[in-house]
Amino acid sequence: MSQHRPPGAPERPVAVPALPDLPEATVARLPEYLRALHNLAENGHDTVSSEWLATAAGVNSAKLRKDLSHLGSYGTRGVGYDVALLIDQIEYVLGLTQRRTVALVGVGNLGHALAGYDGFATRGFRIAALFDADPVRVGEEINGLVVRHVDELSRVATEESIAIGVIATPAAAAQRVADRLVAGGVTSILNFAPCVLSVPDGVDVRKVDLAVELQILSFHEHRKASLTALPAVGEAPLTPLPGNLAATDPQEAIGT
Amino acid sequence: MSQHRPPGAPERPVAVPALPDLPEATVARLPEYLRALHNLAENGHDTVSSEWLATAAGVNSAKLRKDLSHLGSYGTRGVGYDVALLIDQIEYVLGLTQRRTVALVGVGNLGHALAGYDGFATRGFRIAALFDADPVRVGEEINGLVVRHVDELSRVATEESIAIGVIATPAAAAQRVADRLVAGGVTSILNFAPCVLSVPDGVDVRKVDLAVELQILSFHEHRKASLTALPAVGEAPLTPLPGNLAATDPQEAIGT
DNA sequence: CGCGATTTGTGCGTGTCTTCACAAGCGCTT
DNA sequence: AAGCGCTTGTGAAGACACGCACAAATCGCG
Repeated sequence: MSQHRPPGAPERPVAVPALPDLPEATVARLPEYLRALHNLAENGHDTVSSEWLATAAGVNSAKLRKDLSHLGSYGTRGVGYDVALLIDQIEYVLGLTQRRTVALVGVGNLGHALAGYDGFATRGFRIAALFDADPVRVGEEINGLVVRHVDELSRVATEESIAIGVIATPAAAAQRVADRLVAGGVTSILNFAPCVLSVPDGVDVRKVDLAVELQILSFHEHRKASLTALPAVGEAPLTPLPGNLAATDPQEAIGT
Repeated sequence: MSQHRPPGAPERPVAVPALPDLPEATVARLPEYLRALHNLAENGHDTVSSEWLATAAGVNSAKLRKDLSHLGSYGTRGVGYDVALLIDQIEYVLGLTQRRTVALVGVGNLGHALAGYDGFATRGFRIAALFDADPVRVGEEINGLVVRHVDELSRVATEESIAIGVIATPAAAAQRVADRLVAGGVTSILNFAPCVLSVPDGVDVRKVDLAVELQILSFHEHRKASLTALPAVGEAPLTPLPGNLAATDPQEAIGT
């Protein structure tokens, strides 16, 4: 329990002894708040109002207050939130007070980039091992880590107490990698492969599919285009669309 | 409905003339269904039941049926859904019947990987231009595309009718890039930079933050650890955790 | 010491999402 | 042609999330 409270509150014992169970939507927003708070702290602010923080995080202030209220009452009415205290609380709740070790499987195109992504290290995660199935890649050194063969995955995961496994392999290999991660005791997986993983209860999987994001955007593009093509709706384009962006274009205004 | 069947249309009618406005949650799942359907089609299946497809997509079958019902009635009771027809419908709704052009800004660590990611091309997106602010990188050729300077962004975006902008720059540069994309007429942005973008109404932004995903997983790790530390809950580990996977990690098992 | 300005924390109405359960519909078999 | 099994599509209920609006609490100032 790193919770050093140097000058702070000797009154208050350990602040958050029990882990409250937060709504999932709240959990997903806490990292965003945390990032905004770190920015504030770097700029010398020591308190912040919900309004300010909400704007910085891109959410409604009422939502932010409700989210933070789930952690406990760490604000001061009439003043705002203590930035440093709030950072501590959120980091504690998110389990970031201890550095978690990450194993990255698949050092292809994407995996290579992830291995070099410093956003992980700067936010409390340490990539502890790299794996790949391709013998050509095994032995390669990336960012000071040697790529191991995926056959060693389970053993190494156990030995190194890997907390989180990141799968950046082709879809065809992802399930087997997941199985090995689970066999190695890993209970959290971040999956970049475009496929559904089946894992036993108690193992959390989050999926990031880059193409899916584009497809969602594509839908909105499609919808927006079909709206501008039907001027019936009371939706006038605010900005004068550049050029002759065909209003009633059969192929949806791509023609130009 | 406007069911205007253009002379070109063969047997199969164009089916969905008007774009239904779908729940956002449904839109987010459609790409997953689509991927599962393509897998089925490759394996020779021509019909599929909601149960099967739901399993393949990792969702509840009732949810899947309700999602698909928003597109219209394209299933056959007692039989299931026609795979090819459903693919067509989903692709149409998602606006994938036309290839959308993508501009990628920031060819650093992550951007480089995205530029080479074939998952975009295989799913109907074409990366049409690369940009970076670093003069050293400008002129470099990646995957057959020459990196241009970000100053050209607005102009090129307009000229090439870029539909989607992908931001893979450091956070500090992201807002300015977004502004330039908007100025170039781009109305959909996929943001990998860890910051909030402010854009005018009518512009859609989706954010992917790799570190946030890890932090969410970290929370669940933390919660799971605090649960195993309190055996009061009726939650017994199903699988005998392999080896000496520190069940009572001193740093994690708070109370004990 | 009291008052007003300010900001948090939250009760509550509203809307969205999820899930269950079942009627309606389809094809196959007899 | 009628019955039967199977699957879709959907009404309804529950769960969850959101945002308003306001009471409660705190600070600063006269």
